[in-house]
Amino acid sequence: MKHDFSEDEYRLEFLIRGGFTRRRCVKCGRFFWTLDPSREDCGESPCSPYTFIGKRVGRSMDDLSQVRDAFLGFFRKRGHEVVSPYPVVCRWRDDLYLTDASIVDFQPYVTDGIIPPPANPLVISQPCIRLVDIDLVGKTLGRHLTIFEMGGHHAFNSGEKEVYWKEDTVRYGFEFFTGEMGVKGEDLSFVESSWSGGGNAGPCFEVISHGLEVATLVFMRYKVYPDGSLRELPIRTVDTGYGMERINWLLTGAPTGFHAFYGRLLQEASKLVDIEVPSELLREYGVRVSLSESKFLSPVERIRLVRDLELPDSFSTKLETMENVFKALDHVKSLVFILSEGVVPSNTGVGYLARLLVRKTARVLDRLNVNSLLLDMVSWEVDYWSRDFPVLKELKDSILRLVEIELKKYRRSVEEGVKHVESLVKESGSISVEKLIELYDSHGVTPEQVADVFSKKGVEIRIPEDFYSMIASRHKQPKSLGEREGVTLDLDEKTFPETLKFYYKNPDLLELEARVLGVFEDKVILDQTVFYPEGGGQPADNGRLIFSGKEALVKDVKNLNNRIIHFIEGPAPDAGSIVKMVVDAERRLQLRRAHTATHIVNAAARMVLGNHVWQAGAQKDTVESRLDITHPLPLTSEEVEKIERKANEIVLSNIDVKIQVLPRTIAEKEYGFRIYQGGAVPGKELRIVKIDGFDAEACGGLHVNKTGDIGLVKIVRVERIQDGVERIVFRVGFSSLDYVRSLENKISSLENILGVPKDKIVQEAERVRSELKNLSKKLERVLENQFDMLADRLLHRAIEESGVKIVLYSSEELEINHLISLGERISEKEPSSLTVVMSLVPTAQFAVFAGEKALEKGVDCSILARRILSEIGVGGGAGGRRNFAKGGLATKVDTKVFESKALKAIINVLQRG
RNA sequence: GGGCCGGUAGUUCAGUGGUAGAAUGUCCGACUUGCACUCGGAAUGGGUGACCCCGAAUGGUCGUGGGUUCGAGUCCCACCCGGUCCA
Repeated sequence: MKHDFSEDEYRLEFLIRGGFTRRRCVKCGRFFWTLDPSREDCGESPCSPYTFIGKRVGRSMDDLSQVRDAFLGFFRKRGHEVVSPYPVVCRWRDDLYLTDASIVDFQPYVTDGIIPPPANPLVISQPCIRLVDIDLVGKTLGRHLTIFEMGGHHAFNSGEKEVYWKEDTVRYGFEFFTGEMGVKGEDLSFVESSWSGGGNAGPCFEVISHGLEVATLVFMRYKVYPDGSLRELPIRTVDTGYGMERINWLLTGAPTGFHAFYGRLLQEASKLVDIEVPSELLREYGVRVSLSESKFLSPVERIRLVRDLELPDSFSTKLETMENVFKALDHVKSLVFILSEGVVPSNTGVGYLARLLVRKTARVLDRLNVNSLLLDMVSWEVDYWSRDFPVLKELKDSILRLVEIELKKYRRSVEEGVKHVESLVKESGSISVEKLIELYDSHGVTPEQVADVFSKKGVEIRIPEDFYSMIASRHKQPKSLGEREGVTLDLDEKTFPETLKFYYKNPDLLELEARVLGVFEDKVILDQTVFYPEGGGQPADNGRLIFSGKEALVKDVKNLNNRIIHFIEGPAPDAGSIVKMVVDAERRLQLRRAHTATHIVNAAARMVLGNHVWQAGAQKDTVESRLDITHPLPLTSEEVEKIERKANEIVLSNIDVKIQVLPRTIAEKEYGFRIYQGGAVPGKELRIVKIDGFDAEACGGLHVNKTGDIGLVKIVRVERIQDGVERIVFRVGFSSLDYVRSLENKISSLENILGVPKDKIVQEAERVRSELKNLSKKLERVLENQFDMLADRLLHRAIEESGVKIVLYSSEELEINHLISLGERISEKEPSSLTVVMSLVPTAQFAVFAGEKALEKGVDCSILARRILSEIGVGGGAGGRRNFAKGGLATKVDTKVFESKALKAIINVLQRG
């Protein structure tokens, strides 16, 4: 959504005094500021081509990390605190999967003024992942990437504290590029624009140099409401984004961005895939791409370029190959970062984005005939980027394993798809567009893959140009704004002081007196409490409030902005009075056990399964608790056994569970981002729950004092929640004891039922089962024998009419299925027989059979069945084939009546001939 | 979270409201020194002659639960599971 801001928003002292003039681009019509009076266009591609390729336009900086260090250093020297990058998977937000800008780290809590920023002003170089332009990656030679580092210097201005705003921001930008980076002032343009995202908006300047947008300076001061209207934010945020990779490209003057920031890896890859092209071709390609309105060259335009340079057409294919190598390098980098943060490829959620990257990359490499390269590339990139992001190295094995498994799933899916397509080839030899769409959308087979299969059979098929936009339109839907359910209260909690929380100070304290500050129907606010409110997957405490001889039950407890609300049942205390709180001790203890056990099971799973294991969700309860973990394959019973054993080892080691409150940065430094198992937690300080040697997590829950307090941790079952997420359900304390007890009770029942001691029940059950099977087989055989004899008897007294032997049989006991096999037998034994059988159980049904000779005489069972039905005349229906038909009666009739009427109908039909 | 495709024998899949099928695998037999291949599948077969025992190839909750119908694998609804694409 673009918003127009008035001209005044952009009219800065710094620009005017600095000799900039405001002009309008003759090509795109946007306004921009420049020091170069002769400049007529805004300077950004495609209004102006890249003019830095093959040149030095500033300081020599060949390495991405040099650019990053220079950027961070420049702002540190100007009073900014350097903040370490946040994860690329932004678990602290539910409106976004991936961190796609540095400001995302501070939305919404900081930008909405709920918590203070970690530093103000601050500077950060944040790895960002954007998949919106994924199909442009490669084709635009480095301008678009799915993963890049956004350098951001941020200042948060409020009524209380004014840090800096537009003037300083633009000045910093100018000084950074001219002073620090050595770019000439005349080569910079500041283009007036607007920006919105993450629910916020504001005017901005795009900083352009030599055709490339290298930074965006946003002045975020509005909140965007669903109806599109804007309102002033309490905090005005300086939100800047400097493209580290683009700056790196600009300063090296490399022919493409990938030559600049993937240097060594590109060489490595080009050893295996031939992407050597003449340097003049590459340079001219870059210029034409930068001038292209569509941001890249179509195959036709590419061939035209190659011919213009009097080179063979094969170079066009080579350029495409090169782009695909770029694409693969970029996608694999994204993948490595995402997988290093506990994402497991999946068919839904953020896991799907990982799957998408694997599949897009695998398809590209398949087309280049180097599909074995993917795992190698993952390995190279982990090594390459772990220089700047050391955590990647630690997770290398995990990442490789995840990619390997995901690749297997992809291969399997392709195999299935190809098989499907092959059967279509056999069927018709051609394919409709709808079928193509269905194949891609429902079976994951791309039209290119379909074409491959068809062309192997010598059939060429046409793929519509706009295939993928057809897919997109199929998925277009009215966007429902996720309405979040909040606790709606008929009171304004902020008129009360924050409640003093004793449950953190001393979780063993279960009784305490407190003063009643307010009562609103069933909601009570106290000055202090021992009741734990629902949070972090831990349910609230229950208990009682005792006052002046009366008692109210506390059924639920919630935390609203640090005011604890007690939901009560029974008489309400008076405001101002003193009440005694009593927490249900048994429940509290079970919940504390369950919560600590959740951390322990998580740690055990990580130790048994690998470092890719992250908590994907958890719910504690007094009876059964569950932990969802990320893992690419269903858990085997051996793995479950190992996890259970490991968890109980930790319990039996009886380790102290330590709680410490640490500043966020220190906690992250000490324990890493693993502390965010339950999602990132807002706040300056984090409460870290630590089980020495095994686990440390940011957690607001209540825990036991020593792991031994948990008792037996018993995993009772595991289930698959979705591809890539496994649920472990377990019990602790007395609940696991109850579980074991009830299992034993079941075993004793089995002992009684089977009449054998428990060490023999399995054997006995097997014996009973096989005997039952034998018996029913035997019964079947006996029945068949009986039917055989019955068939003979019935044939013996068959009524002959027009050369057809009519057999009638009805039963009040045998089911129609049995009678059908009887009828079948009769028509096999006597080819000229015509058999009608009828059963009354469970409903009145009949069947008609004709032997081969009878058929030759023109008998048609389905006609006969309908005639019989109408002769009976109680309603129902009938139908079937010539040699067999079935019918049913709406009500039961007497067997004798049925037989005589059926006979009448048959004779009638036969005589008519 | 949403759309689409699917769920029938160990596996791969047919199946038109009217008897639940094929291929493959497994088992048994024949051929073979043996394996593979091939052929066969209601043996007057095997276990000790009798009593008797084994055997008549095996393998199915048609995902689950409702509904419509005389009758549902088939039609309708809900749910579960898998796959896939898109957020």
